[in-house]
Amino acid sequence: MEKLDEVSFALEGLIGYNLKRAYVIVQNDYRATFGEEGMSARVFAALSIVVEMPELTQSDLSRRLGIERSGLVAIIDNLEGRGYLRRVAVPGDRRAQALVPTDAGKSAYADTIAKTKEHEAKLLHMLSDEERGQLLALLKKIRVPFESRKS
Amino acid sequence: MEKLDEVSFALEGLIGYNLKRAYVIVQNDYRATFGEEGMSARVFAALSIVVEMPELTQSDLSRRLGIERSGLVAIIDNLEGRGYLRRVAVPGDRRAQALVPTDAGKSAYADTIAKTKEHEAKLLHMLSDEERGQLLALLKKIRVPFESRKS
DNA sequence: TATTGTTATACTCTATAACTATA
DNA sequence: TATAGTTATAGAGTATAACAATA
Repeated sequence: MEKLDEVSFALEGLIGYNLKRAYVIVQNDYRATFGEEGMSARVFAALSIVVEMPELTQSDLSRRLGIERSGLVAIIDNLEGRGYLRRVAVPGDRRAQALVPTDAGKSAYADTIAKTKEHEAKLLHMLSDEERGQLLALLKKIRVPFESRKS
Repeated sequence: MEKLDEVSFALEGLIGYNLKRAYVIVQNDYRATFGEEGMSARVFAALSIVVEMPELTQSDLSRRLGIERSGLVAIIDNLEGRGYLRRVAVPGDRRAQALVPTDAGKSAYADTIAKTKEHEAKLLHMLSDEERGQLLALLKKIRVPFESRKS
């Protein structure tokens, strides 16, 4: 016999449903941590990639983030408004603009990533280090086949 | 030394970022599977709980789903419009309405859960049965402390 | 006073389509 | 023809605030 409260509820057996619920918990903690003034998770993700891989164009970045070019415009406007990056002309192609992090951007990235890791560790205290590693590995395993590097 | 392409990219080490990316992949597959006419994931989640725990009130259900009562109204309207449930007066409390699944609702639930499991298995073929079980267990472990049953 | 269901409203995130300037 | 960045627009999904009816 299966445990009534878990297995007989088929919804609870779906990965999608559990992914969503867990994602909402982590997302809410992120927002609570950084508040209104802080960067949203998607803005921070964009800044991270710009810092980690400078000189990407907006099209490159939108592909890496898995969103449309049009949706990226507001994100880049936000980061430029904060003084975290600049749109810089690309020598070979006058259509494109490279995204170059400023010193303030690099510093904000370093601060935010540290703070996020710290809060994530506190939030996910119910998981051991090994379990967090397992979870990360499993999530990446899902992602990889869908992010075959085109760029 | 750490592997350059993984560990040096701090963003990739965040559980929140990986949760989001994996969630989007599964969510997109769900939508592609059921299309425009089909129930959205949140509508299906609501129907699932109504079928699995009949006679819940809307307030009960909104707590179980982790959303506001106001947001549930459109979801219940949708399900009632499809003929999958009815709002039924509760004998003891004239403010509340119990959510009772119809036969069509029960049948739609059974069909949809089966189809979802099937598509999830196909989508997540890169994970072994054991890994899928691990992932499910880890995600639930995150959820549990935040869903201390109040109702 | 508190709760239930509801409406009105606003905000975030995202997608599609169309435009311009380049290639 | 195709691509880069942009704008306009629309649609989910969600939250907050207020309300009437009832507890």
